[in-house]
Amino acid sequence: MALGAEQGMAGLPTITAVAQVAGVSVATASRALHGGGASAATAERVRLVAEQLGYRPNAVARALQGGTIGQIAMIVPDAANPVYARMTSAVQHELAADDRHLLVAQAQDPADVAAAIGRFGPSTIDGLIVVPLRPEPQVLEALDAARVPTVVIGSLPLTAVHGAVGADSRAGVQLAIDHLVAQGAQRIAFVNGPVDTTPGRMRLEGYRLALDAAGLDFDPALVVAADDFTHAAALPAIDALLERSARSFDAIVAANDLIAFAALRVLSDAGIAVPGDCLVVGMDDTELAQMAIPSLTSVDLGAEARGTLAAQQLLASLRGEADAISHATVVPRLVVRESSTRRDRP
Amino acid sequence: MALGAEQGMAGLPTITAVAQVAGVSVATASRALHGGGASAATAERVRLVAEQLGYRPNAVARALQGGTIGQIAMIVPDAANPVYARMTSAVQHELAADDRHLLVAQAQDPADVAAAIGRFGPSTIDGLIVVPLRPEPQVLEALDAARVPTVVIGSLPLTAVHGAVGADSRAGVQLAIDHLVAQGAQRIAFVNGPVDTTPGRMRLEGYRLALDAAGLDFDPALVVAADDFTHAAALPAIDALLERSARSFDAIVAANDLIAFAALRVLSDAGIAVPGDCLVVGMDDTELAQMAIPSLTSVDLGAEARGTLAAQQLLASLRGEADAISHATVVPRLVVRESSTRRDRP
DNA sequence: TTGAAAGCGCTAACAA
DNA sequence: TTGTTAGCGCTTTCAA
Repeated sequence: MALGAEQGMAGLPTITAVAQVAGVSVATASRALHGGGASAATAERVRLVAEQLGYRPNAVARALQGGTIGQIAMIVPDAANPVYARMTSAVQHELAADDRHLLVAQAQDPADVAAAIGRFGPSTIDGLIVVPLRPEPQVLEALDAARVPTVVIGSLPLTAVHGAVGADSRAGVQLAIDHLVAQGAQRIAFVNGPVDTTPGRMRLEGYRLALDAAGLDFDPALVVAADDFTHAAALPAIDALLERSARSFDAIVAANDLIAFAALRVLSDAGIAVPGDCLVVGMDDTELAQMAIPSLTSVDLGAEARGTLAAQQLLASLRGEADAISHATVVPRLVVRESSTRRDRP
Repeated sequence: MALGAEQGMAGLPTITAVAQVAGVSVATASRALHGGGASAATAERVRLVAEQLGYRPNAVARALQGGTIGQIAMIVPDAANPVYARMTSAVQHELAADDRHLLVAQAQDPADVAAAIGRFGPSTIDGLIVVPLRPEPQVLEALDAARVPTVVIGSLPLTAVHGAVGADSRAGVQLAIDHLVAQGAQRIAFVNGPVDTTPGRMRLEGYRLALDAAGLDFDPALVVAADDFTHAAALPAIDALLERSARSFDAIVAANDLIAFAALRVLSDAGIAVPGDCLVVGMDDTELAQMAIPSLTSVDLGAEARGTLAAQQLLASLRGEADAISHATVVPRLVVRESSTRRDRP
């Protein structure tokens, strides 16, 4: 004894310290602390000592020799965006319940996403959740090169061997349009985000499908795409819509809530009342939606649910559950509020 | 040679593989890859081999033997809250530029915050950023027990040896009130969050100081506190304010934008026009503020700046810069929008 | 059931 | 300038 491995001196107590105090070998201590074969008495004693010393296993050492480090990384386009913030929050909660940590990285452009994936060195993460805006080959390659179980949030070419949790944007837009039609809308405009993104593409598809289903004509003059899924980028797009369509629409579907807010603003400035003269529906059902005046009808695409599901799927796969990795889809839900319900005009 | 450490077989190439291929010892390879003493020729050759093999240093192994792992943890009350989301995003950007990763954890209650701090085992992080809502002794103790450089975002008893970056809530509220007074407001109500939080306490102080400075009386009937800094919690509080004050106020300062939105809603429902009958100012200058209708005047308390500063301070201290750890304060900035400017009534 | 020893990938003495 | 050796904390053979 007294080999210099006294606890508390330089740093936290190690398993060596625990073993010493308990009077067993390091190997036995290790076994006692995990499931492994150790006599009940020994196990009990070691555990007691460990607790008294405040022993915390060193995740780094454990990871080094092949184990897991208890960390999951998540790559989102923009952590400040309310949708991704909620997703991130949900993932973190789920991981915390499993005593794991969450690494958050941000990347938008395919090249950056690929780089971000590659930036996680060997052993540093047990799993990966990626939210790609644009699922280009670059990203898919990087995903394949990742050495850890991966779940993608967002649609993915079906060839991929990774897990995936998607929103059903198409169905979401259809929900919105069916609702607007039921409210009596005839000419429904659509303000999209960039069409080269997965959400942009899917939502446009949903728009066309829903119009078809409702027996309405597709009029290109009623469709615009903002350069980005943001409020700022949407403002000029909606200005353009007003002009191009000669204000002939009676409802607007926005590809997300931020764009819907831009619509509310432009309409308000143009003296078009919502919902009196024009109905508006957003998507994502951000917390903003219920706070707006008029409160915003929005399609909940399940940001939180997607985060939770992705985390659960990843955790299950880490636990070795065979059928853990799958392709799940969250069913959208329409939340009706003031902006789309024609009642009394204020 | 051919000792079984061939590259690419089981896992990524290690420094051993690089050394072998380059025909040098592992130590030399290590030295060549870092600054250390190695002949220019050797260094060059090793670096080339490393690149060809796609060698990535194993951060975990490096951390194990006492180095740094390149990870910073951040603990926020709620990652979904737009303010903390922005802060987190800013921190992440700053860290990424220094090639470090960000771990995000969420905890509100002091006990949970303390636990969250303790959950980071030895060697797993190089530094820590904490955003405590309530700086109770429990949290301070946990902070002191942390073995890594720490920066606190939010005010802290000055005894602490950690870095700190604070908002000047007091000055922020004063900015708001001075502005309202300049707009002609006489009876300014204040809708606060919980007073046992640091922001809650400071903002209330600022309110009283500013009233004093403006020569206005403090009327308890004009002050309410929501149970939480959220929209939902603020609604009943503002209802109570209307009742209690007999609607005798002509302006409202809200402790944050979410509460301000609640005010807009309650006022709207009560038929009180903003800014016509009542001016409203929020705090935090969330992205929501510019999106609202009427757009919301708000005091920018520098969420992003605080995140950036905290990260910079932490990084500097990790670099060993002596005077890195300090107590900084971000100066608030009033952003005037429609909700507080009496012009034409719509 | 337990202990001794090897080794994960890396850096840092210490020698040569 | 380079190589040899030890060791970070842990798990895991392999013997006893």
